[in-house]
Amino acid sequence: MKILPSVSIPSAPKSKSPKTKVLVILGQTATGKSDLAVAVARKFGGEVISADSRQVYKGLDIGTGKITKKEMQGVPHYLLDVASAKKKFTVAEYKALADAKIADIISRGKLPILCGGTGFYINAVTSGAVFPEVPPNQKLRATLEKKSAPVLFAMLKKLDARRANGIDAKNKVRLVRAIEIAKYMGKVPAVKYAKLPYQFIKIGLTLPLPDLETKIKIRLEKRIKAGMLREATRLHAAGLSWKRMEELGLEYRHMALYLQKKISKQEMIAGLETAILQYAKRQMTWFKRDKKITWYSPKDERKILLSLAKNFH
RNA sequence: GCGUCGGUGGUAGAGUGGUCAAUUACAACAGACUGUAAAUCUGUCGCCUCCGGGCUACGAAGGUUCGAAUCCUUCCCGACGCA
Repeated sequence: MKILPSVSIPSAPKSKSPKTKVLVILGQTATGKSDLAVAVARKFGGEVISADSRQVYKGLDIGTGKITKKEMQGVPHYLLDVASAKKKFTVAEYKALADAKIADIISRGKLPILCGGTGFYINAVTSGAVFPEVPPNQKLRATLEKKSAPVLFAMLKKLDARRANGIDAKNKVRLVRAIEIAKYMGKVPAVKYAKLPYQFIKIGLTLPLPDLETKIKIRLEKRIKAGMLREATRLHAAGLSWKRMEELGLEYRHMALYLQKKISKQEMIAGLETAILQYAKRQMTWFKRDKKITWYSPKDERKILLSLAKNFH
């Protein structure tokens, strides 16, 4: 593939119009987002900011399919390995880091490429939402988690009726976090939206279910061969609890169950195949709401590069 | 061949005369999500429906009964035991 000279992005974040463009590459798992991001970055002089809620953690490499140095082909990647898996990373932290990184990349005249499958994180950045950081409070969570959803809902209602109003009253995870924030800040402040200094161009990658299924199976096999289980064993030896590993979901959850001998290897593999596919479907449910995404098949790389050339020439 | 236990919805597995279209879990399908998001949560889940209900169903065929997934008979299939 020919590499065109990198194009400098003219405007700094503060400049008015035309707005500085930021490219977003999102989509389902196993559709080749990372490869596309590298190709685009090389063609248009971009740098990649990962938007993946599990790749932010150090040591979760094979199981998350974290891009390797070699695969990066010299393209800088950010927001990988920025947190310890033992701690819980939050969107607020992600958002702060991502915003800073976008500004930094632009200031150096490069194209920021936000790339990943965590729709929630991408939204936090592209919607301009601002929220103060509230660190997780393990002690509080431990006590709250023992209570039932109705009890938690009642608690939240007392603390902050406004937040209680819209919340999913049966969702304990959400209730706990809302109470945690309310206790920390007095109330759960309404999320404010800042004016967006950038224009986000969103392209999505998706595959028909049967193709996705095949890709997921093959990828899983590769990961196992690449030593995914050794990685999990190492993580546990380094102090990552089984409970926490289960919380991490997908590969890590299933490996944790297998390594604790709660399920067989066969069950782990079969369970993972369906869990990953379910995840891919959930991702689409989320992304579908955003009508500004232009969807492509991974096969359309040339088409994508061509259409982007109009934007970033 | 004899004996025992079993055959229930896509799967596992409850139910053992009426309140059973059949608990539950999983899968599937749809959806929510604006402070843990690979997480968490919700709805649907035999067929048809004018949403009142109608129809077909618990291995098969008969039978008992007002009424059977549930009891009886025979047959088919499976597991185990004895040969």
